[in-house]
Amino acid sequence: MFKHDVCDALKAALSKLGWKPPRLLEDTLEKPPDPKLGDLASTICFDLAKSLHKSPTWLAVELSKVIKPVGLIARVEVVGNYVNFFVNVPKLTELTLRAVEEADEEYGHLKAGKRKVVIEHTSVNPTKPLHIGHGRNAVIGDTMARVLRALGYQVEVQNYIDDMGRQVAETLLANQLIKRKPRAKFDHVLGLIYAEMHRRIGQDAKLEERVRGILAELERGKGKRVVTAKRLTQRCVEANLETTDRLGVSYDLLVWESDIARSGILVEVLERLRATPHVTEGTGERVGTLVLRLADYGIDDKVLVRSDGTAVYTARDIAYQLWKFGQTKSGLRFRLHSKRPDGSKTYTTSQRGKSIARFGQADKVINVVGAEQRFPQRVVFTALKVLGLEQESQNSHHLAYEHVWLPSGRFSGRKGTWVGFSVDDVVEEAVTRAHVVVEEHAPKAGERFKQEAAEFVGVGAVRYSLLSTSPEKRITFRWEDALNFDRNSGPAVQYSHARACSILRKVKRRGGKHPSDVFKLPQEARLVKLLARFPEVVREAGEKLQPNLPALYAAELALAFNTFYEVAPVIDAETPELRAARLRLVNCVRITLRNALELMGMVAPERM
RNA sequence: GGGCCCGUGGCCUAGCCAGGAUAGGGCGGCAGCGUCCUAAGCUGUAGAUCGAGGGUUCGAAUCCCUCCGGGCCCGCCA
Repeated sequence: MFKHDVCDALKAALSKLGWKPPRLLEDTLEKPPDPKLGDLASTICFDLAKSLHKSPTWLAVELSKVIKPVGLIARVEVVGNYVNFFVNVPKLTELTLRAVEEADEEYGHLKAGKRKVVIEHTSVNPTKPLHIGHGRNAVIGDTMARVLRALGYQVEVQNYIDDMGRQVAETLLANQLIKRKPRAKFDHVLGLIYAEMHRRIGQDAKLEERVRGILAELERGKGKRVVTAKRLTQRCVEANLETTDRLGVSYDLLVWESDIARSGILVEVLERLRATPHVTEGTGERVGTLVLRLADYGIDDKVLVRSDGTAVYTARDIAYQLWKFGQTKSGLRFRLHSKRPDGSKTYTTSQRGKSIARFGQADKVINVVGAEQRFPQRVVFTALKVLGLEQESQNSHHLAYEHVWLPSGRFSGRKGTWVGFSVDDVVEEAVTRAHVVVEEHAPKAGERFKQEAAEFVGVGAVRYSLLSTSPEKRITFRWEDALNFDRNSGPAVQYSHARACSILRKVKRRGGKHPSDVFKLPQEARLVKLLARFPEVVREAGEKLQPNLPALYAAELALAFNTFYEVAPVIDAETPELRAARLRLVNCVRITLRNALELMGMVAPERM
């Protein structure tokens, strides 16, 4: 709002002087290094100095003479070469507080129309538990889904389950050969016997042959193995979903690779690709294969179909991507899978399901996939272009994230290095630790409260620690980060929310009008400015696919609220007017913190 | 060999895409704050050649080039 007013004022001043704006006015604006210098500064005089051949200082003075303080602008000051704008704090305060109060749970939300977004995330092989790196994927994806929903998109979250891959084949063999199974949650059992089997296969060529046999059987889609595979992978997915439920992550649709394989989508898409000039038979070493040639697009060629006739992963991904956009003739069948704890429904693809067209049909697709898959993702998006789906290609986004590492190195499902670092393990440890802290903090509270608090604090800490680092940076897993309850943590945000609630709980009557100039403290102004920024943060997070922005923002707001809390008595404020005004402010902080927590999939507790 | 990502105080991190004034936070360190709305808090303080070098520019953490360190991709693998 303020930014907009400043641009308007600059534009008017420039046209009055007959000076041409050198570039987008908004791009000349920045935050001064010291709030005493102003709330926004324009560096436009540096640009004008070049085109008009005058000193920037002189230009700044001349410009400031004709700038009219409109809207939220209180005054304009020139410091050196900068034109600095001060916001009218009382005006901004009234506008912001009213906006927050009126929108309430919608504050920060936008109505961006009815466009539909499909977000694919998690997509773990159904042969193991989620380790903390998968947790990062799920939390990033889930947060993006929440952000885009807030922005008014119709969001559909899909979890792709590859129940036909080599890992499944090895797991089937493991299940058959390893009689003494460890006692654990089902996905952990599979993960453990898979690692053991992988070790044995490395030592025994006969086992390798058997794996290939099983793989071929799965590929054919007929026989006892297929039934067993379905049973095991389904149970594994159920176990995985227990984990994601606990994290507050949910899915609209589970997409099974085997269902896609039998739907005819892959065959259809390959057929269409074959009809384009970019897809040809392989030559030389690649005789008998089908190759996607992308030199025209500056990308290496990619084999789509092996000489034995089977399709590579990328080919399946292309087919799936087309389906997400509703660009295939063949379709899938669906049935209700379950109701999630948050009340939402999860559907699954199914051979026996009813065919309903409401899934897919996306305007925009976001794939939350590891950064190492940048090349194959690019191939997929380029393949859409090859098929003439220019729009769909441009509306395809790879939200690439780097993996979570242990201090000792990478996670490996094959080597089983995830043991002790599964999402289940980490969340359990965090909740246990949180319980100790809750115990210290509220010894007299009931056990039920303590358990609930420990749960949302533990989960909040884990979610925040996975979310707050920008996705393109590798995270080295350290227990002290995942179990961080200090400021700049998930629980710190929750704590500030609970504090705000606590104040509001203690007063019977709140609200009412207040003279807009009762606020005097810089801490109050800072809070107001932060509150005003929230919608922009949400928008930017959605547009740039940066799910860490809400996390950073929430921590900043929580910190600012704590600072305010120390210096500004609310209930015992000096005057009734100030008390009423501060109550409004606290309530608006409460609303905004809650909405931010909601975006991050974290509980906003009234007490903790 | 070709390409992509990362490198910011002891540790973690924001800022980089859209160059601007004194590089923001947090952890840890040190020194303080308990009659008072939740101390999971607050205040103060020390600590940074923004990986290195060069270039562009009035101005570079930010743009360009080279190099160094770490990671990843370039399979009929999965």
